[in-house]
Amino acid sequence: MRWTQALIPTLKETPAEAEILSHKLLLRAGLVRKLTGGLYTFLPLGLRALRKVEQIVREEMDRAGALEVLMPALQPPEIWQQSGRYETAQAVFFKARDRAKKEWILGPTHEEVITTLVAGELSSYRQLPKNFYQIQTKFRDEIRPRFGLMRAKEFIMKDAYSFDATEEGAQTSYKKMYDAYTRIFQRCGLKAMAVEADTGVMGGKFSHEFMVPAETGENEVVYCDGCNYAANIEKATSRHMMHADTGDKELPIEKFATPGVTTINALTKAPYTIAAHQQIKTLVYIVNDKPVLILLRGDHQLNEAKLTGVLGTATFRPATPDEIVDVLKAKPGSLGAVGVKDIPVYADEVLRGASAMTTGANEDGFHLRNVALGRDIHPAHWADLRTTQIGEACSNCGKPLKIQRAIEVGHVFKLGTKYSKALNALFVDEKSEQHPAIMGCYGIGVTRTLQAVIEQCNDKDGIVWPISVAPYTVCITPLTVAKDSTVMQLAEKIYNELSARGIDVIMDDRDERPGMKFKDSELVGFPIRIGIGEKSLAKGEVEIKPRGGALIPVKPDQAIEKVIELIKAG
RNA sequence: CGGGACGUAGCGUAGCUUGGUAGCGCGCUUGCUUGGGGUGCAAGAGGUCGUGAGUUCAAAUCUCACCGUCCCGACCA
Repeated sequence: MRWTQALIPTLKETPAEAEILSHKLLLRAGLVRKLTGGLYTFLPLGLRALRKVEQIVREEMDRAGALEVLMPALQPPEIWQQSGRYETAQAVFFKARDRAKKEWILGPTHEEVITTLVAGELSSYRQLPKNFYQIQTKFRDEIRPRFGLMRAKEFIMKDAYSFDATEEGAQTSYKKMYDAYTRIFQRCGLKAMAVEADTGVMGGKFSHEFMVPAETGENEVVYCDGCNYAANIEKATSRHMMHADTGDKELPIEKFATPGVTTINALTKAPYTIAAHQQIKTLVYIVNDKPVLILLRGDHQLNEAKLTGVLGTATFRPATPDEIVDVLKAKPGSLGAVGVKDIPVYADEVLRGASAMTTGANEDGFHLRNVALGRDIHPAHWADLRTTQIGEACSNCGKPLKIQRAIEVGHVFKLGTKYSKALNALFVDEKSEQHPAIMGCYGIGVTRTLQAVIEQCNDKDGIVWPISVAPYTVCITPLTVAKDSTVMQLAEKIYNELSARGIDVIMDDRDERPGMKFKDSELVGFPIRIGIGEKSLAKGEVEIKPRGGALIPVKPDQAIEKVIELIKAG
């Protein structure tokens, strides 16, 4: 490709719409342009990089034995009704109507479609296992699209679905995808980590997210340097350490006035000076229209993802102040579980056996001290409900846990038989007995992965593409572009030879000043630049400059060889 | 959906408080100049000031509504 023939609209200044670095670079390097919020056009260079990511994904999926298909993006609502997700997925649907006013759904995901296909095509254990994948545009009415390609209304996803006859087979399928994902992100030049992920109401332990550490990520990962433990904060646990000093267990409850005190923090201050970890935080939630109390240590935060798992439902919300008064006869700030009957109480494990605690008295302006769990409060349910905090002890090895923000680029998930049952994806085993296939689903955000690469691979001058996903591997930069110049003639020769060897090469044949061409090549981030100018040529040299590395002068007839050597070295 | 910020040429912005000819930088066009790190000079083109209503002799500027963009949040009492 010749630069003058291409469209590479680099920008010196950053458009105001971009906040995070990778988004700025996507725009400045001329890779994408926004149509409107959450919708982007891929320009030629951006598309080339995207295609390279796709190809890596495709090669690794094929290698893992998955079969590529292409399903319709437009889906009939009936299959969603059949799976039982029509209502719950309502919020993410983009819908369309045909001329007969019939409703259609722009697919946010494809469990229903693939399971319908399999229900019709596979009927024997002899045909299993099977794993189908596609690389396709997904549509989701996101609450808040942001950060360019990071969270968009329309994005490209690789989604795969495995079907197995046995549990062991399903685990093997899962492991194959896990391994394939590890290779995919490696090949894309990403430092990604697999972390345990929340499985929500589905339960089970088989879900991992692939996370790219980045401060701009929307997720938090809890991890341990001492062992391999890593988990999404929604799922992460820590050792249940009760604070050492729980005081005298025998002291009777005492009510005391706390006028105007409505927060944990206010109670830690004079004249009360009750440490947050000596307080019980009492939350009121409405679960399926009924109130429940949730107790946590004062310095801990509720983890709603864990609560979902414990309750077995996601239909809950914090109670409104009015509802709270209705239930406990006191306003928020003076709530407690002492003496509460008829309302289910869920308590975090950390509180088990705690005594000498302080909690609200269910009377505005009053608290209770010397409260002992088990004596004064009798929770019906104990569970891990708190959000793991930095520095807590690792459940495996006891070392202090760390927390890192990260971008979720992939998710592998063992589904079970939810969809195969609902959509009749049944097979017969060797005894002629019918069973629903055991499913797994596996997603990679392809467009998000592309942006994650940029987020991770850059310096002050621009993008630093890994060779594997760079839009062009080599950029030839002749500093004189007159056709009859020796500089340009040599540039043409090298360009033709590299092209003939199948290397993606772009020639910056613009009649621009050297400084501008250098800046642009670095902003876009081509892995290897070959600078050819009269000054170096006079010394019998051309300049090979790996992006982010030191300049390597070589003789013109050694340039091709050196470039190939650099590409092989990665 | 709630909160906040913003909307002026392709991009970045000034002007708005205190209403009166819409300005600058980048980019673009033309000419000269320069030619190894975003040259210099000169001349140009390019604007429904987001949209609509209102106030006014007069609105980019004041008022209201709507649309759009970006950020934070959707929860802990």
